[in-house]
Amino acid sequence: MKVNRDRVLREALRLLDEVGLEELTLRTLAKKLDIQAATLYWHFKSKQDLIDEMATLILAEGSPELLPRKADADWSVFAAAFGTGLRKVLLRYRDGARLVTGSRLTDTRYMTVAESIAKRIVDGGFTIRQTVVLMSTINAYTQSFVMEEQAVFTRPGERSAQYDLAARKAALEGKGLPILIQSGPILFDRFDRRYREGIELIIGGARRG
Amino acid sequence: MKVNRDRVLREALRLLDEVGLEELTLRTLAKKLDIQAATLYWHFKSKQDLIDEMATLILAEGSPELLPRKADADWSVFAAAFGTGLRKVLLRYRDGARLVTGSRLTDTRYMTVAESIAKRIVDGGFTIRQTVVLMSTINAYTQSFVMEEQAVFTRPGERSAQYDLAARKAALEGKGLPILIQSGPILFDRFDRRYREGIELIIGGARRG
DNA sequence: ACATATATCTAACGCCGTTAGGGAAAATCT
DNA sequence: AGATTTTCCCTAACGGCGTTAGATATATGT
Repeated sequence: MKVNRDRVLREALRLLDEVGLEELTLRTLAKKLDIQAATLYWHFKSKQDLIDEMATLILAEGSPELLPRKADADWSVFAAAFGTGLRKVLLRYRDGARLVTGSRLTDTRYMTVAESIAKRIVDGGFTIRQTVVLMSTINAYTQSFVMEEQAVFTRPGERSAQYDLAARKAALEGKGLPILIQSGPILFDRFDRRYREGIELIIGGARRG
Repeated sequence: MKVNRDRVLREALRLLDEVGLEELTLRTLAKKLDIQAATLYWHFKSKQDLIDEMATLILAEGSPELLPRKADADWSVFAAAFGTGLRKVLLRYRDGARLVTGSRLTDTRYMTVAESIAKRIVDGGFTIRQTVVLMSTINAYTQSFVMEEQAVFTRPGERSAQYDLAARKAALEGKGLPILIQSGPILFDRFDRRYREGIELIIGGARRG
């Protein structure tokens, strides 16, 4: 059966979820599609081109998540939903954060939603500059947070062997780092909670500002 | 002349600054040292091992930057200096943020400084959890911010051709994205200012919380 | 049926990180 | 001083990667 650009894209996302970004090679992707690796170059001009499309699709499909349930909510609800929604979207695929960080969007589907959120914040009484700073700060925080999170949990619920809390504690013991030792469970358990607390710092700062 | 682990490390950092992380290969590094690539495996057990040591050294050497001038300053000054100092350290080498994000520290030199900052924040009246959340949020924000920044400015003052503000504006025009269009100069000019405003959001949130 | 896109193949290039195993050079020991 | 161990380096190659060139097949439209 013939393959088109869209099927390649879907299969690439499935493979990403299966093996992660590191092992997402054109050869294994081609094998999944029962074609030769070189054939992928008929559909995409480079691997980076494919990855850009993957990121664009992930964000475009997930963008409804960025909006709060209630359309008439407060600006701060929109800001919070932007962050938590983005996190959810990045978590949906293995290595989602790393993939999105290292790519450029190829269309404006995601931007349309970002624009609508920005509008709600501006309507809440912020200048455009304040709005852009707020949203870009939330964005930066979220990207980085999820990258860390996905380094610890390859997939939701699937803890990487590398992050053994007990081992970490043992390594830091006896070196005069009491706070860092206690930070282990805060940093590596219950990512949901810490994420929420971080985003509340940012939004709290905006509320105050 | 003979090469030891330390000389390899120094030369690797010089090469990183010259060609960037993407083109930092063991073969070109070996050439700079007038040895064969395979010989590097006597000094480091893998490329990742080398990169981990590079990141550790960058942070260890830069860690004094994370502390404010005055040792008796307010907790918020320590928090701000942590962020701005970290940004400065990451900016010191080309692709510094990407390098550090993708590596694990091999000793506790950096952590000692982080611990001392944490202590000042705790002494400022915060719980350990609040302190860890505050610092990890600043850390995440900063890593991501500098990654973006170094994508735009390969090196300080050296703007990448890919980020042409006028082209970006043209691409977004006529698509109902007025705020995004105006965000261009905010996002891609004067990174110093936007960074400061972002960090003030976070610290402002802590002040309030 | 024929022409034109569309999709695929084979074969290879030049890179990459990495491994195996054999030597030279320098430091250390006796 | 000579012997021995440790440190450092070499050649040669493996298997994998993204990518290119150019010939070939399959579907679509007239």
